[in-house]
Order: sequence, then structure tokens, then C-alpha cells
Amino acid sequence: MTPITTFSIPLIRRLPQYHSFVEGLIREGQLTVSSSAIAAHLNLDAIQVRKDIEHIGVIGRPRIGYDARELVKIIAEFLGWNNLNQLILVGCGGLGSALLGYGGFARRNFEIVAGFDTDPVKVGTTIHGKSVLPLAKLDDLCRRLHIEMGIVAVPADHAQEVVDLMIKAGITGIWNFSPAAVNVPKNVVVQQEDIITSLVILQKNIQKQHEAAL
Amino acid sequence: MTPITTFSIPLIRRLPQYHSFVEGLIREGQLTVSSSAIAAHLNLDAIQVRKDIEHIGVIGRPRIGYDARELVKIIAEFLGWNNLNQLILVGCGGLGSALLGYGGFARRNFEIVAGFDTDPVKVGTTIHGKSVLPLAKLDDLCRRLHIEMGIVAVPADHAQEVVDLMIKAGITGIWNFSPAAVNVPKNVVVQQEDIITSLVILQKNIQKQHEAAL
DNA sequence: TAGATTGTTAATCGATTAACAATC
DNA sequence: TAGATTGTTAATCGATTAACAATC
Repeated sequence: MTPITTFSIPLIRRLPQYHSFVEGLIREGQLTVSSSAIAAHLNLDAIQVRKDIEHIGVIGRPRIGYDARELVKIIAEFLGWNNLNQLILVGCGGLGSALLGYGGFARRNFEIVAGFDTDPVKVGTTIHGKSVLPLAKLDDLCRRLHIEMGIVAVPADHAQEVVDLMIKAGITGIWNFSPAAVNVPKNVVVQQEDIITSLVILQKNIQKQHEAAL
Repeated sequence: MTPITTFSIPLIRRLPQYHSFVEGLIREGQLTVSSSAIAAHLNLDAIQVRKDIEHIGVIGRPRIGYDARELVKIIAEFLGWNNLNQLILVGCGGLGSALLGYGGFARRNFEIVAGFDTDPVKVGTTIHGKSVLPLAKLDDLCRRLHIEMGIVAVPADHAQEVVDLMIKAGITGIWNFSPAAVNVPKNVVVQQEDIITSLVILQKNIQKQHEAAL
């Protein structure tokens, strides 16, 4: 009888787009929004938008559309943006630093509480206002704050050892920005981030576009 | 009679993983690889791996598996990694700089030929070896080199104008790292990059994992 | 030969799309 | 009322999974 959270990845990719569009409408003073307005703005099908909204449990009114505030609120709830979500990050190089400084996390209630590094020059400093700590402190910090998620931003050849440390510290979700595949026990989830893949998708879509134009 | 390139996004997300795993095997001296070996390493279903490989046109041998070199070669071909792909980037802030310095592009034959910015302090300098040019030079450079893809790494409120400039310069594929939705003509493709979405997917998967453990 | 592994054909499953009734 | 828009039910489509034959 437990309500199982079902979702598809494509759905989760669309919802944030609905969210920011409707957020904008609210700022402009609009009170309701129709599925077709969302669809037109995002180049999607109105039926799909309606299905997605139905899926997360928002009910609209014929002729009127959906209550904009309610929609935004429930999307945020569904995406977990209404609770603070804390993470830690290991590897404060170029990419790690950029992530420490990324403002978009706070906006959605995500917070990187600290960065970790082995480089004695970096340890003790702050990057974009976040302290850089030695790896030895990882375990204690994660356990005290009950951190669930960790970002791996180290070179490929150190990814596995970092992941092992994180798992020992009780982390169950790993966001891996290194190009290495890592081994984890069954109760741990890995999200492999591969920027090249996005680029390939863009390129394939360009190709398809060209072909369609013939 | 033109061969239409078909592909699904999930397929394109899996292929790079196969590629790097098999690349590793080759380095270790292995000559062939079976679908089940790939599947086991990536926590996938062997049947799915076989289907994917079939889809890109590689033929294996019963009892033996697939020729590792051939597999890697054809995956790379399918993903467009055998030709040099050039891009330009606009917005040399924290994220833009990190992208300019990212080593993974070159490895797959992608090259950011230059960064562009409006800040006179940045213009004329180099970041990670890439020159930072004024926006006025964007049009000329893109046309001369026949650049197809552009990266938008500017704040949301400047995204649309940058996109308009890119389109005028002949760019048909836009990789948008700003959180703004942008309008483009039908022949232009936008790939919206939203780091938060990845994080949400990770978190949802952690939740699912927890539920599954009950 | 026997057994491992691919290739092929069919079944399932879920996401998307379509059709249309309900309703404000 | 008429028309716009949601909600519901059915159809389609494609990806994944399954079953099993082919083959080295």
C-alpha cells in the first residue's frame, strides 16, 4: 500500500522546463496556464504536457487551464526542490571549482557543503566561499550531516578510490563527472555525467534536421 | 533511398560507455568481447547490448563474440568521433572557462576553436590556451571555418541575444548552458543543458533504491 | 561433440499520440 | 450558447525483453 514513486527519465527532463516557464508567467502576473501554452513555448505536444501534469497529480479546469502557482508548487515538490539537499564534492580542480561556484544549485535547494582535495595548497582555502577540506575529514562530515550524495570531480584514475571512501562514509548516491566507470554495491546508485554524450546528441539532432530539410 | 540515420537517445547514452569499456579491454590486449561481458560491466542486459550493437551494424561470431577493434571503430564512427568537430563558445565566466579547459573534448575529436566575451578585460587574453575574442569577430570566424555548433555559457538574461548572433553567423546547433529557454527558427536545433536535472535524476534513483530495499 | 554466444523472430511493456466526451 | 480546454479511454509506436534457432 506504499505509494510507489513512478517516473520516467524523459518526464523528469521536461518538468524543470515547465517549472521555469510557468515561474516566468507568474512573475508577469498570470494566474493560470494552459497545456497548449506550455507546449507551444517548449516545442512539445500539448497532449504530452497534459499527461505529464496529470501524472504528478495536478488537476486543471476545462476552459481555464491549470492554476499556475499550484502547478509550480507541485512540480517543485515532485522534483524534491522543497527540501534542502546537501552534497559534498571531491576534487577541486577546474571542473570541481566551477561546480562549487555554480549558483543554480542554491536556487533549487541544493547545497554543496564543502569541497575535498588532497592538494595541500588547496586544503584550508575557500573556493567561491566553500571550504576545501582534506579527505581525512570526509567521513566525519558526511556522517554528522547525513549527507547522501557525493560529486566525483577527480581524474579517472582516482575515481574508484574516491567512490570507495564516499561509500564508507555512508553516501548512497554518486554523481560521477570522471569518465571512469566505477564499481559500487547494489544499494548505491551512480549517475554517470558525460558531457560528450550531450554534445553527440546535439550533433545527431543537427544531422537529423539536415536530413529532414531535404 | 538515402539511408536515414535512426537512433534513440538512450542508445546514444549507452554507446559511449561500451566504447570506453572495450577501449580498455583492447589496451589490456584482448581481441574480442562478448555482449555479456559488456553488460556485466555496465549493469545492463546482455540482450540489450546485443541489440544495440546490431543496430549500428557490427556483426559478431557465435561462440567468439565481437571483434573489439571493429566494435570500437564503428561505435566511434556512429558517434561522429572520427571527424574533427569544431565549436565556438560565448561567455568566458566560471563555467565557460571550465569548458574551454576540459580535456575530454579533444579526446573525442571535438575542438572549441575560440571563446567570445564582451568583457574588455578578458578579450585578448587566453584561457587554457584558447583565445578570448570580442563578439564582433564571431560572425566572421564562424563563416570562415564553417562552424556548426555554438556553446552558450552566458547568464540567462543574455542568452537570447547571443543565440541570435550565432544564428546570424550560420550556426545550426546550439548547446545552451544557461537556464533560459531560447527561441530559434525551425532549422536550428537547441540542446538544453541542465545540470540540475541530472541531479534530480540521481536523487530519484536513490529514492527508488531505498523503496526497492524495503 | 557440446556448449557458448550470436542472430532472429515474437512478446511485452511503457511512452506517446489520437479521439472524443466532459465541463466550465 | 458556443467554444476552449481538460480528462478519459483507446490506438499506436518504439524500446526492451524473451524465446529459441543458428553457428562456430
